Amino acid sequence: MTLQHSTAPRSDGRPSGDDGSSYDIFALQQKWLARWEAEKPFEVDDDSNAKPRKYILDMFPYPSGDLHMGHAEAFAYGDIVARYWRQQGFQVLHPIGWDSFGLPAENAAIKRGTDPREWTYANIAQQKASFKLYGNSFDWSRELHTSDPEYYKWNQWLFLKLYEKGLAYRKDSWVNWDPIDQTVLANEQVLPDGTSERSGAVVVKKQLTQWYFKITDYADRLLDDLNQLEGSWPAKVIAMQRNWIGRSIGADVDFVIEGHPDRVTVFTTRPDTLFGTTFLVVAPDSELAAQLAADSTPEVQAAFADYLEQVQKSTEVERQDAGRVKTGIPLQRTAINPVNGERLPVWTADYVLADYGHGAVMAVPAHDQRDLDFALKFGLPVKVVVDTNAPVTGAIPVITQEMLDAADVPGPDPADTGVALTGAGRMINSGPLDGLNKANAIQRVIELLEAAGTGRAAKTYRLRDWLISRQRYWGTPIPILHGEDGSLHPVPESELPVRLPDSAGLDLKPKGQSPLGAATDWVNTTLPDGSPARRDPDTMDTFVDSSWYFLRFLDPNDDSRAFEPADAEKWAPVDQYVGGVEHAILHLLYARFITKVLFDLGYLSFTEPFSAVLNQGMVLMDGSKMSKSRGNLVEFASELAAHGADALRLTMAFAGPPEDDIDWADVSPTGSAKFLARAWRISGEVTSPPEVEWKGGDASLRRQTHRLLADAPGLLEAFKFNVVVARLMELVNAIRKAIDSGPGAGDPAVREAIEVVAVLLSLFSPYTAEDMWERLGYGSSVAFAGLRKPDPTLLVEDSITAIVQVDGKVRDKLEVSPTIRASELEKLARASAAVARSIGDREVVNVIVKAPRVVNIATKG
RNA sequence: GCUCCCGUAGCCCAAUCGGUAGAGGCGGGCGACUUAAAAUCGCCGCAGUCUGGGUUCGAAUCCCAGCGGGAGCACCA
Repeated sequence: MTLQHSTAPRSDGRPSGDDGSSYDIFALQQKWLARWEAEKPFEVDDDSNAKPRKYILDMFPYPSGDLHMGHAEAFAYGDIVARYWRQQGFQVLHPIGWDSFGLPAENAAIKRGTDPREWTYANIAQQKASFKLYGNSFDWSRELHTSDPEYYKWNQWLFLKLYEKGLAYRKDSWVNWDPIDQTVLANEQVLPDGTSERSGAVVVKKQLTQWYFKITDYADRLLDDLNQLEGSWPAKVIAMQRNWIGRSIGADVDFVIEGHPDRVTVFTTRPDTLFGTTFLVVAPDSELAAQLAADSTPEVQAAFADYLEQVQKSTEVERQDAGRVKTGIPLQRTAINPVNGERLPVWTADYVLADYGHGAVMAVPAHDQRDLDFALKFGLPVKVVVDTNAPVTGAIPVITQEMLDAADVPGPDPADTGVALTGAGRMINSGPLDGLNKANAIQRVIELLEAAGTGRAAKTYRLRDWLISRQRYWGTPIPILHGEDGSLHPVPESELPVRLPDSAGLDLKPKGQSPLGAATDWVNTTLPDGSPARRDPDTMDTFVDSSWYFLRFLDPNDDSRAFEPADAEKWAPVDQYVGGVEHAILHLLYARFITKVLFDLGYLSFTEPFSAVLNQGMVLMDGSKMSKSRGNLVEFASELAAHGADALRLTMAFAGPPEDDIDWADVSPTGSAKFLARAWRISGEVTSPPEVEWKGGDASLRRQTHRLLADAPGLLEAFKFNVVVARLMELVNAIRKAIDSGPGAGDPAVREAIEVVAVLLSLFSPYTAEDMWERLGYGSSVAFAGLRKPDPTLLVEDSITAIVQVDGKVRDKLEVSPTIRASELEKLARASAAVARSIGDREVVNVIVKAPRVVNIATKG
């Protein structure tokens, strides 16, 4: 299809002669790119303390081909921020690298019968060239690739550190299995509809022994520390993380099951309703259900086997459909309620999840909708223990007998209405809890349980441990040896890295087992005592790679340690992190977790990796996500070829707030290019020399320039790039006018204004800005010219327009001094004929004066 | 179903504290330059802030309700 904006002229059409009067972005790109390549202006020196430091980081990309419009947006914003802080006199660390392990490379390799390395590193070369052309001010000397042994060696080191701390462990459990990619997935990688975020396959459950990182040990800290990030992280991301961790507060209650050796513990957030429990439900895919069924009657054993099979066949999608009819079977076992000795039937049903809480619940149908649905379906009893009609307020902890009598109106019976009573009320039918309100009943019942040793206060989390094993080739080998007796032996640090074997001769096709297991020479090894052993054949989830890479940038070539704590002290945490909201949970949570682990291990002095996060929106086309199949794909390469890097970057900045989506059909890269040409042209028209004294310049133009100098930092730090661009356009319009019909091109104010334009424009459109700076007579780079402080004397206005309102409607405007006193302003307002006319013969009842802007006269009658 | 965010001109978007609704761009119209066109330069704001209430001297801004759009969560005990 024809791209809507691909017809931009390459120049203004004039012959691009030697007079330098024609703006040709492509010539500028060539010219300045060569200069940056030679001079490497953006490499930073760790040892220099001459300037304060900032660490501005873009989420490093996966090398999937070439850059796309989404990259163009995100990396434009990151670069604007980095260049801004340079102009503010900071030494800015702005590195880039490649998240280069992962499935697409492996899948491409399988398809073409080549090595994943080839595909990966060819893509990197292409994207790297695009980044350079796009004008990103990266410190290329720190480039890293997670797929290099020099990098993944330290993944292995990190794994060993977690292993030593007991934070990396093996567990046999039901895992999410992706039948297309033939590998396991972390919970976080399964979409809410039960499909794989990567392959789109419907994820199934499979039982495997896998490596986990014990992120649940950090659940409280990961949750509580979010408070510190409030205001500097997107509220949405914080909310998503809170939700994901999902802490619930309640109690564990132990039930005895007749004929079962162990007590069965359930978690509940409503221990106050314990007296209303009428049955127990255990998850069908739990160990407990299997045991209870096995010890039951043959009929139950058979029914259970059928039910379990049926449950496991159902997809996550079906299972999570909230509206679906409940299923389950009785296990013919009896539990004893610890507080009142009531005998309760035990059921198994798939509305109870095996891996949340203890995989079992106490069912209180009167006060829980799910339990009620189940009870009504299977004819189980419903016992009301909270009178939700009772007049209970938080201020009255205990209800008197009089109140009980007065308010004893039976509420709607959930068994009749089908609606559970989940609201607050006062306890009834609950022995020692009767009359208490919810909070007090919870407190009391926990005391009773603790005294009896049958329960305790407890917290549960939605967050699960992080499954890191992957049965694929293109990842970091797990540095563990398995002895013949099944013993585990970490590879000594001195023997790292455990390198990936050559893929030649290995069948990388997914078959449910790691291809590394077939690399005989690689997998078979010996323990230090000479006995035979096998290497762990799995590789790590690539989110391990990205959970600490921001630390590796501090010195990616250091082969003696992952990073130098002293460097981390200098640069980290990251001052501004920029990237997509698609990483709101996975990547950011894992990076926060690893940071806290490294803090606990004494390697870091901070506990949060990213002080501030900016999420860019998406780039859409015609209202929807771009995709080849939709036919609305806008190619980065063709946009770059049509408009040039500067216009593209400027368009991204000008399109609107960075976190909003950009519809490419709504924006105009040609408009951006036109503006750049206009600004650039002015830089060649200035006739005053660089050393000209500003002071004699046109006062009104100077005021406008200095107003922009005053406003720009606040706007930029609030990411209002679009407003800054608008202000630059405004100033360029004013300069144009000053040259054509004002004081002329030789006025010092014209030079001052266009210099400020060049410096600010360098954040957005670096090629054009560099060339403007050169045309203005400077030999050094505009990237480091510095943003001047505004002259305060130029920020005060000579006069200001005050408005006079009568009953809220503007009736007159007065030119007054900005320092006018309220009484003086009121006098002027009352003297206005227009005001007097509009007051007429009504009575003035109130006069509000907000000097110097507003007078409002309120009348009556 | 629950929670959060957003509705300003034909379109994308501005509007520090509640104080003149319009900065900027796109589109459109008119004009200058030109033999003509392109490019360039100049001029023109076309809506009263989704709707209905409320608070206030004063509301795009704060509160309530509704409508429309988007996002997140959703059998988590």
